[in-house]
Amino acid sequence: MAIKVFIVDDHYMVVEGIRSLLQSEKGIEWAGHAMNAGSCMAFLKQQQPDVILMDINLPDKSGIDLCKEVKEKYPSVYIVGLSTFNQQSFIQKMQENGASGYVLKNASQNELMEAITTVAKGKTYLSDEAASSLKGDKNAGFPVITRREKEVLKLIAEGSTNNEIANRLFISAATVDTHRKNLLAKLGAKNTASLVRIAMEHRLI
Amino acid sequence: MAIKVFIVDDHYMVVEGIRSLLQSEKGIEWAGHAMNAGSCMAFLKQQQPDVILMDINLPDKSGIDLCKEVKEKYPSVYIVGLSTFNQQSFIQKMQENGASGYVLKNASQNELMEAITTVAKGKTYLSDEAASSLKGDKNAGFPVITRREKEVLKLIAEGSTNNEIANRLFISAATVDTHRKNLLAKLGAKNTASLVRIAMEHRLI
DNA sequence: CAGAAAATCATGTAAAAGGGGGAAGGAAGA
DNA sequence: TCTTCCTTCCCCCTTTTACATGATTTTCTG
Repeated sequence: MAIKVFIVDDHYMVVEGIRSLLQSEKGIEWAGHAMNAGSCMAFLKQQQPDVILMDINLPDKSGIDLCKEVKEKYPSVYIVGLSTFNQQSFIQKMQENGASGYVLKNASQNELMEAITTVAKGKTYLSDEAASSLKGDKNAGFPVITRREKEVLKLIAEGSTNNEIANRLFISAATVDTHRKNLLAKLGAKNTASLVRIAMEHRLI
Repeated sequence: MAIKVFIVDDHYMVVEGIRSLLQSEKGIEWAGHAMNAGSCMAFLKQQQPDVILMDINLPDKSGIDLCKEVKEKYPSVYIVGLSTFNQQSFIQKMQENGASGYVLKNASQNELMEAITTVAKGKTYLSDEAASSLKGDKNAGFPVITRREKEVLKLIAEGSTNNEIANRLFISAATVDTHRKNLLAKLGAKNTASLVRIAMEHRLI
């Protein structure tokens, strides 16, 4: 029986690319595609594919969130994350939210097929590069930023001072300072400027 | 006579998508593709297409720089910028570097064809969204950041202090401070943190 | 429940950035 | 040529961040 594949990606050319790649494959049935999270959920109300190839960056919602939502309502659907970035934090979050695989958009046809068939069996597939960036490498052991730290981080990047952040979060400026220090240490930043840069490079903001 | 189209994009699926879109078009001849700037230049030594569809983000070099290089060596080749981002600064820079068009990756087949045929005639094509973001809108009037300011900006984002920057650029710390102040004013940033964020959002870094 | 982790707060000094102003030489273009 | 813009430099004062050190309370988790 053919594997029904659905795609969520707002880039027409990517959708076309995947479609043409899968067209020639016999074990694959094209279920359709959605350009955003909303129409993806709408489609799933009508029918459920076996595998969803899901872009991480969508216009209305992040693929990370959509992944969680889909898995909560339709646990039997397997999800493969699709991204141009080999970002360890993305891969990890997708997996935490129930994704079974992660493939880069520069993946070959073989790799894509292997990903689809593997996750359709209920197994996990990570592209070589994604897997290696999860293991050793420089990306490994990326520090864990807590919820509160992330809140502070965002406000810092918006240009708020410790006092302003303190007022907005209803905590003392001293506490904000502590969070700030911890952020600097965790991300290995020298000062606020590099902190913001590093945070943005790792898409924490 | 068919328009020879060449593609530079490191995302296999995008290349496939465009290829499948253009396959059915009669006036188009597929010249090939390159996954990075290096092999693009290597290809051009052998033969020159009429139009190059060029991704803005390449692994070895930015499309902006590659665009300039190509136009310097092969002025007769028309270039269409290709990006997932509708970033005014990108569009502008590509045009400054000799690009004849700019198309988003979520563009339709019609739009892509129109872009190719238009630039092949030596005219300029901007996708609707790209054009509108160049005109009015909030993006308009984006401040001009000078060469020196950009240098300082990069060092700031790397975490250098005014003194460190001064030493590296062989200028006085007072001068660095002036550049810093001008950057804050031009980008409308409240402090260093928001300066770095805004700069990164506009891909100045 | 107990230990770990996270979040909270404080005090103090040193370093850096922010904000105001002013000034002068040089390159590029109208 | 004259004007505009870029780059360079300086002073003064305030605010904010950086770094060190220590401590309490809350929350999560095995």
